[in-house]
Amino acid sequence: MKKKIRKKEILKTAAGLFKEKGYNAVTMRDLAKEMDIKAASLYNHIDSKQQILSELILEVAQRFTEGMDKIDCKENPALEKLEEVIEFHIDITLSYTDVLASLNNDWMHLENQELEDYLMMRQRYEDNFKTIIKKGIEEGSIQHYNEEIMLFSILSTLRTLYLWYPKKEKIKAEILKEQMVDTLLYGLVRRNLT
Amino acid sequence: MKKKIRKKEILKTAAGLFKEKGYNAVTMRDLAKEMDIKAASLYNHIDSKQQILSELILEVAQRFTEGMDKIDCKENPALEKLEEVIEFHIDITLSYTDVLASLNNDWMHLENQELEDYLMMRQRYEDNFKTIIKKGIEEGSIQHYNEEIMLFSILSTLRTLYLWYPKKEKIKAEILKEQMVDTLLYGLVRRNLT
DNA sequence: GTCTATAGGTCGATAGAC
DNA sequence: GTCTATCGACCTATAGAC
Repeated sequence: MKKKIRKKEILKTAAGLFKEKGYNAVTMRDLAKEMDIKAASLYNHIDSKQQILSELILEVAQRFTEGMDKIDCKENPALEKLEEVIEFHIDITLSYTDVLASLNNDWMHLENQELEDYLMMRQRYEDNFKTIIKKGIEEGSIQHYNEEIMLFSILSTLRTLYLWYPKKEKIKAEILKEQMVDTLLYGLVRRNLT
Repeated sequence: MKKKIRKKEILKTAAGLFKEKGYNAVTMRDLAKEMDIKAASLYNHIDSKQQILSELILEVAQRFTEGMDKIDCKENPALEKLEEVIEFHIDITLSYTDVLASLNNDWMHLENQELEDYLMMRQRYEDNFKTIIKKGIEEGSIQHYNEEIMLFSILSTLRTLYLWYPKKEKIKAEILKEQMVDTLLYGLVRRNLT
């Protein structure tokens, strides 16, 4: 089972490089050098460069799908679900920072079944997210704006968090979650309650 | 001057391909095929593949810098400036949709002076944006949250608009601007004003 | 499980004919 | 201004020794 450990190391190292330069700009020689072996030796642990990419992406995509389903099947008010989803998305981002770069930027280099699977999971995540927002509008807790615009403005922030957060480690995860939820749901502008 | 027209066509076509597959995955042969000529013929109009990238990116980066400076030097309340910046950012995105993909994802493939110039302009844009938010906090119009979090949550949405808007052409530009400003600044949640 | 050597292909770019 | 032909570099992946 030692082989699996080595494989995990390769996947992790690859994720870091993919984040830095993008999938196509990272060569097997780059990856091998980072692991302190020769490129040919990598193939004892993995089948191809593409396999690395698809294993990285599909694992995280599955986590997203599962987490969203779990939140969505509970019978809470939409606003509560929305907060939960945002916090969940932040949690995953903090655990899989590097992989999220590939998930966002390199998914188009997947092929065949893997590409289909990814696209399906991504669509499902978005659809669930949108349904929650729609429900919130019905329940009267969410503004009557175009729901696509609201979905996009939340999701785009969550999806690029992987780029920004590693550079701001002074901000603690708990503060990030709290203030991100507030900022995304309630906006920047101070409200006059008097 | 016909040569310049052809060059513009090449740049435009390249931007579209770079958006689709990323800089490194697009070959000069791909680009030539899209232009209905042979790859060697491209070199009558451009010096290198990298030159295409840097001309695309630096032009738009300059537009961003200029526009931001223009808004920032006026003496308006911070909240007004913030609205103007958001609308300006949306305007550029609609004019240079394809190039924004490279600006966001392929800038790391720039080299030397071009890379430095890009990074400097990007930093300057962010700094100006942050200063406006800080001013808003001082003026009492913006929440006392961490300004980095607020900056990021606005900027991340604006920066990925290029990916989303082309798929949603049913949404008119005017509505987009209006609702995007509201969503980013005032949030999704309906406020109780009674 | 890592190595050297290399196959077989594609890349960016150039030379020179038309 | 476009073409054909091609160079030298680099790519992913394999074969086979140790």
